Order: sequence, then structure tokens, then C-alpha cells
Amino acid sequence: MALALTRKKDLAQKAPPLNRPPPADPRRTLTLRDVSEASGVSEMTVSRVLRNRGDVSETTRERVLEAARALGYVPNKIAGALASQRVNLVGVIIPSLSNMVFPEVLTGISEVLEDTGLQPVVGVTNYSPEREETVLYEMLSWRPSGVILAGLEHTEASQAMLAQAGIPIVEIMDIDGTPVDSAVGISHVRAGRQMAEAILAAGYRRIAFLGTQMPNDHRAKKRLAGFEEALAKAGVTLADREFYSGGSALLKGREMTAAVLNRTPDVDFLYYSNDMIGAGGLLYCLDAGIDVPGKVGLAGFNGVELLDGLPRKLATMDACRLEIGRAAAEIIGGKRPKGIVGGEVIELTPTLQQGDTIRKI
Amino acid sequence: MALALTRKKDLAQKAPPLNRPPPADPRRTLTLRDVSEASGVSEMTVSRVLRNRGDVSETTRERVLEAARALGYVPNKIAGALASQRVNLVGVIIPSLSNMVFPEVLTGISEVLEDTGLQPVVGVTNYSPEREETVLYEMLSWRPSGVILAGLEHTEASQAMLAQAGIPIVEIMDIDGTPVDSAVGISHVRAGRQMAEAILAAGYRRIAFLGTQMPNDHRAKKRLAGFEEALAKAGVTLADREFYSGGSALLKGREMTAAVLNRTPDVDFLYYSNDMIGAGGLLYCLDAGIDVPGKVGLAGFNGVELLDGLPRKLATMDACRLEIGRAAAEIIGGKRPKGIVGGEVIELTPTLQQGDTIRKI
DNA sequence: AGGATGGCCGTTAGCGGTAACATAACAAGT
DNA sequence: ACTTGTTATGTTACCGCTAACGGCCATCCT
Repeated sequence: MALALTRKKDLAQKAPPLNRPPPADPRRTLTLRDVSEASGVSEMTVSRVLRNRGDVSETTRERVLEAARALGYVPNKIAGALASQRVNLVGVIIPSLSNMVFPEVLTGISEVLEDTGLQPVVGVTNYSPEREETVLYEMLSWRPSGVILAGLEHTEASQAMLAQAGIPIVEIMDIDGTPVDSAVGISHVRAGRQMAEAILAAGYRRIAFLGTQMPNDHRAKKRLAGFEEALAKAGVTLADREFYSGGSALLKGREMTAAVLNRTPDVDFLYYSNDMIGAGGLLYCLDAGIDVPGKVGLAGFNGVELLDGLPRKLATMDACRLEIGRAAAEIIGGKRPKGIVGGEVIELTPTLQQGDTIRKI
Repeated sequence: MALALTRKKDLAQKAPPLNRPPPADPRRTLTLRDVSEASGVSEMTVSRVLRNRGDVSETTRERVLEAARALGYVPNKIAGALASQRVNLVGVIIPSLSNMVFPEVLTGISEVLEDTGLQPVVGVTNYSPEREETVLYEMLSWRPSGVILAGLEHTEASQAMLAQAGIPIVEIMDIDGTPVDSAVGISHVRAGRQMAEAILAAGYRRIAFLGTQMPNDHRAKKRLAGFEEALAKAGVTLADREFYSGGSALLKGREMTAAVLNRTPDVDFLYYSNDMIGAGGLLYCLDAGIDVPGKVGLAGFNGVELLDGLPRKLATMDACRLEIGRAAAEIIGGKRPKGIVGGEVIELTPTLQQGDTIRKI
């Protein structure tokens, strides 16, 4: 015993100690101890070197780094996180990856997080609140430094978890409601209202709505609510409505448009709940030789990049995706002048892009 | 001291012990101990209940679950993983989320992983090998149960890490090369060749290539290589080529098409490296009143769903995205009759979809 | 009856790191 | 010479959970 101890001390002496030969079991995963033995310093010193924390002499630093590199050591963040009670992960929970909107939000988040040492971890819910609850639970069990999630509507259990978590929470995309902690987004009610006003101002009166059949897409619902509210104020009611679910959005846009124009031939405007089906509608109208925006006007929502390549520019309203992601990440990263209580709400204002599918007045 | 011990023993007695009032510090995050004290059993038993492992009587199980629910306890997977040396995460590293191809692969992966208790964690590289290396390092430091990553080309350091990791590795999308461990994908060289043959068979001879200016998109490169090889065999060389980077792919497709048709008016076929720019090209040709596929034929690659909504169906070749994701996940999940050595290569065969943009012979 | 079994639950010893403190060596201040 | 400080390193005690094992009781054989 005493011998062993002495031996160890010797290793720590200034005399360059023998670099141990490669580990006995080549298959076992490496630990700090392996690096420490290979470089003749304590585990603590190795830890300090690898994290760039605390004072270490230049010579030992190099020796340690060299040893770590030679062995191919990869630190174990699990152990590190447990010991330090710090995790550099941020949970990001979104409804879908195929909507394009969310990847863009993610881009904004990543951009900002990049230089904070934080790292996003994505979870997808497919617009299911139960799935969201599961994903959230799973994420919280890894004790992330923060959570960003889409929407303000969650199951009761999710709400409770979020409130209890003791970490910054940012609900994004939407601000029409009460956030658990912070929120960044736009008012979809207002967005719908604003679009309705623009359409009415251009003189359209026989207006139809075409959207997704998703009971849990609260934002689309809110847009429709705002839209109808503004119409009502002008004494106008929706001339028709059509919903879809699944399939290629572009194709569905075509089909729905055909259906509406067939069923209600006198409609003069089609408001789509997203740009993709709107684009499909636009292509359909052009194919069918319908005068756009003379006979029929069109508008979508989101301002997706795709639209730039279309034969005509679809009227839309951008949802400030990048900015939302950025702001959310800034809140998590603590880059914002934080309010005392914590919860802050950032409302961004989407801009209406008239495009070529609404009559100029 | 002794008193405290006795006290604890009492708690473990059969008499229903007092349920402690809410924890002193309401802000502190809960641990197994809190649940154990609240329910009057040992931490170990609580752990067993929450993991559904080992024998626990129905009555205590319920008591524990009730206590956990009441407190809002969320297990700490960090500690759990460290103790058990098991992590239910699978790293998935892909170049981009905006390509649509990758979200689809992800869908396939999720589908299969869902019922294995494994969970994907996504990392994005933006087609940068260095970034891939960083992401990989970060992921491995969480000791995942497996890694799925796109492509066969990685930095030397990445290769080393993958080889050392001691976990199943699946390289996806591409099989033209040597995988570290397993691989699932298609041969892009062959895909390019096959498309060239179809085009030649239809009688086109003045063929141009339009693609991305991404030095690290090896799969696009391989397709082009296979394409040119097959052309060469027929004594044909590319009449023109055009590259782009960044921006809206649809719009870029238009612009590039215009550029090529302008520069080389006698081209009779445009081969695009992806469907999105192909779609842009198609829209351009239709707008310009060019006879497709009579005067000019078009083809893309990927078989994205978007194409279904276009005025005419673009010829393409699907990349078996879903199947790739599924197969990769099955390998990781150990669902496959695993070979003794581990590494297996699954080659899927893409199908050519002629669409309406190649002359029928 | 006496041991064998199995259900149920507790105790102990880590997992691989890190915070916090302790130590050693040497330079500088007074 | 003695404190005081600084730099570079080691030691100790966890972090929160689980594997492994052990103990106790009731039940079931033979």
C-alpha cells in the first residue's frame, strides 16, 4: 500500500516519468486516468488542461494535450455534467421538420448559440401535444440549460414541467397567449387581420380560405380567427373554405384551389394558410389561364424562399423566422438585458409583401 | 448520528411513514431521495419502479408513482447514464436541414428508433468536414449508443474517432467508397450513369449539367462523374456546365437555365444535380415557351414530393431516403441479423422516374 | 420440520468527472 | 527572516443514479 502511494508520488516528481505503454485492454473506453497516467500528471490537471480552466504550466499543458491526442481521448460529458451540474445543451422542440419554417428558426438559433458554448438539441412533435410532452420529459431528464419550444399551447403536464424546470424557457412563433416564462414571436391574430384588411382594401369581397386540417396548428387557427374578425368588421363573411391534410402541399394547393373554384365560381380571392399550398394554387390558376390578380387574387403566409422562383410573386407575410430563432437563443444565452423576474415577451412585426397576386389599388 | 440512523430505519418500517412536507428549498431540483422520502421506501426501490425493472409489489409501485407524480419528479438521465453506462441516444449527423432530403431520412430513422427506446440527436454540418468533426466529437462525448452520419468522406480525425468509438457506426446515402463500419445508401456513380444512359437512349446529344458549387457535396460529384463516364462511353461530352451557390434553389434554377440556354443555344438536355433547381429550370422553360421535352429535355435528382405539384412532371431518380433512414436505424437498433464482424453494406437501388421531361422513345 | 425457492426491498460501491480546498515551491515585499 | 502572494499541482468529497449483492419473509416441497 505504502509502496503504491510512493510510486504514485514518484510519478508526480519532476523527473519525466515513463510513459505507460498503450492501455492493457485496447477496447475499453478511455478515461481521464488513462491520459493522466500517459502524461504523468494527476487527473485533475488533465481535466484543467482539457477545459482550459485554471493555471497549468505551458509544458505540462502540451504534454497532456499530446497524450490525449495520441490516445484519442474523448472526454465523457456525462460524468462532467454530473460533477459540475452544468450542461451545455439547449432543448429545442418543434412540430415538424418538413415545414421549412422550422429549419429556418433552427438556423437562427444555431447562429446565436454557436458562440455561447451552448448546443441545440432538436425534438420533433408532429403537432401532437402528447408527443411534445414525451419529448419534453425526455429532454428535461438531461437537464439542459434552457428550452425553446414552439407555441403557447401545451398539455397541463408539460406546463407543469416547464414551470418547475428552473431553467429559462422560451416559447416561440406566437405571442397570442400567456407564456410560461419568455416568448418571442408574432401575433398571428394580427397577421390574419392585417392580411384581411389589405385584401378588402384592394376591393375583393368574395373571399375563400384554404388551409390545413390540423387541430393542433394553433397558429394557423389564430390567423384565420383574426382574418375572419377583420372581414366581419367590414360586413364580409368567408365565401368558402377548404381543408386538407397530408400529401404534397404543392399538389394539394392545386387540388384545393380547383375544388373551391369549382364549388364557388364567383370567389375573387383565395387566402391560403401557408405559402406552399398558395404556390400550388398560383400554379393552378396560371395553368388554367385565370387572370391573377384581376379575376382572382391570392395570398399565402410565411414568406418562404421558394416563392422567389415562381412565375409570379405570391402575396405573403413573412413570419420573422430567423429573428425569432435569434432572439430566443439570445434569451437562453443570457445575452439580453434580462428583466428581474425573468419572463420577457418579444413581439416581432411581420411585414406584408404584396407581391403580384393582389390587385394594386 | 445514531438517532438519525434509527429515524431512517423507522421510515422504512411497515407503518405508513409520514409523508414529508414539500422540500425545504422549493427551488432545488428533485432527486430520487426526495421521492424515496415522500413515499417511505429506499431510493433503489424508487429507481426500480421508475425504470420498470426488478420486482416491486403493486402497492409500493403505486405509492412511488403517486409520490413522483405529485412532486413533479423528472429523473436525471445524466446520473443514470453514468451509473449504468448506458445511453439511449443515437447521434445523427447530416449536412443540412434545408435540403428536404435529410428531414426525410430523419423521418425514416425516427420511425424505426421509436420502438427501440433509442432517441435520435441531430447535428448539422453545413457540408463542412471540420464542422462535422466538431459535431462528432461533441456527440461522442455524450457516449451515444450509435452514430449515423451522411457520406463516406470525413476528416482523418473523424475517421479515427469513429473507428475508436466502440459503437455501431452507419454511414448513409452513399456506398461508393469504404465505410468505417456499416453503410446504407445508393451508388451515386451508378445513378449518374443510369440517367445518362436514359438520356442518350432518348436521342439527346447536346447535354449540359447544372449543379451546386459545393466542393464537399461528394454525392453530387459522384453523380456527375458517373454521368460523364457514361456519356464518354457514347462519345458524348458535356456541352456546357453551370454552378451556383446559395440563394433560393428554385430561382437559381431559373437563372442558371437562362444562362446556359443563352450561352449554348443548341443544348437539347439539362441535367440538374437536384430537383429543386430542376424545378426552377422547368418553370423557366415553360414560361419561355420552350418545347419540353421536344426541344429541350430536363432531369433532376431526388424525387422530392414537391415535384408532384408542378405543371409537368420532372424526370428524376429517387434517392430512397426513407428506406435509407429505416435501414440505418435498424442496424443501430440491432434489428438486423448482424454479421459477425459488424460492418455490413446495404445498397439500395434508386428507380428512374421518366416523368414528362424526357422524350418517350 | 427443514431447507429450497422466489418475491420484495435495502445496502454498498462505484460510474468518470469537477468544485473546493490543501499543498508545495518559489518570488517578492518589508 | 518572516510573512504574503502567486503559480502549479494534488487530494478529497461529492454529483444522482444503478449494478450487484445480501437479507428477510412467506410459501412450497419432500
